Amino acid sequence: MSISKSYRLTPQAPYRFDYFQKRVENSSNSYLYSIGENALSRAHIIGGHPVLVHITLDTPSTPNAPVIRLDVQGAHSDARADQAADIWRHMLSIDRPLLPFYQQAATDPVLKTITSDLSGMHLLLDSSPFESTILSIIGQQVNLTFAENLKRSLVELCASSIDVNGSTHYAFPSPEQIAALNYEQLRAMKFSQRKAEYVIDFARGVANGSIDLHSLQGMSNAEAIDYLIKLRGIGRWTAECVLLFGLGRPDLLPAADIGLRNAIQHFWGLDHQPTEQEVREFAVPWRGHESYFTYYLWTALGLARAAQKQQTVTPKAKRKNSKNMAERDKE
DNA sequence: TACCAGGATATGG
DNA sequence: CCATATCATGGT
Repeated sequence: MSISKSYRLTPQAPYRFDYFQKRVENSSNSYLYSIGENALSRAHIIGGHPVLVHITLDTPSTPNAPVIRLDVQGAHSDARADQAADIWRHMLSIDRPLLPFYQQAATDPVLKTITSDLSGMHLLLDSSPFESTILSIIGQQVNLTFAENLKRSLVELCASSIDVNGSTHYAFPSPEQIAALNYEQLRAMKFSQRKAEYVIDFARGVANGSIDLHSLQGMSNAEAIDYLIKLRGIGRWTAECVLLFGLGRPDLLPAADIGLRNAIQHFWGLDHQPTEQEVREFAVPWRGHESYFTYYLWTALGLARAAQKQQTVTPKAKRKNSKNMAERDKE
């Protein structure tokens, strides 16, 4: 007893769907997605059951009149299909026009160039604060390749899946599914003891109601960060990741983030890596769109580094390095 | 072989 | 509040 339902989304231009695809391809969560021609798909658990969502850009030739079709398959009710659609509205930042951000960026020549080069790039967010927190905890301290192995292991260990046309789509596990694991299972997947405890204990807290992620919605950034960092395994960096990628806060400044500091040094030609305090002073004109400036600077630095590498690398070694070049994007 | 990787926590000054 | 040790594993 399941239904299919379609939605039509018309975000404001400019809107570059291909940037989402690139980001998915290069992210450490790419195993959760399938990528097609102007299309993405992914499974989600809704009301305890997996549903499949296809996202298609219906108007690839007219980025000034973007229309995105969303097809939900396997939902057990109309309302649950709507829930899946809402998740994707959030993930694709559909309701966040870029033009106000671009107007703000136009006052600085460096930012104006960067935003022009990446015009139409929206933020790709995580599907929920829970998913965002689990992925961020796993990403702490370890390199991106290893982090991806850990994330995939967790998903394959306990997630629900749907088989469509011979391919398996995993839905990111629910709090209950992760809560039911024991530390030894994750230790066997190369998690450290601590990381296994952080992940499972957090999921158990969410599952038993002692951690209320819904309450984050009504909090200010400072309140939400204060709430999150009281939880074991969540420090400031992780909390900021959750606000930016999980809650989709537009005005979050991860001032201590090494990637942001490197980007500021690079694009403004500073002779030293700016301190956290210097980043805050630097970002005063970004007020209201700090997340967007940060996201664009991360991306632009990744592209600049990739281009630099390509120049210095011999043609023979190019192919070997092409994967690393693609991996530089933040998340 | 060291050292690092998009950290977090506990402990001592 | 700041500095340091510890965690644990894979990549380079």
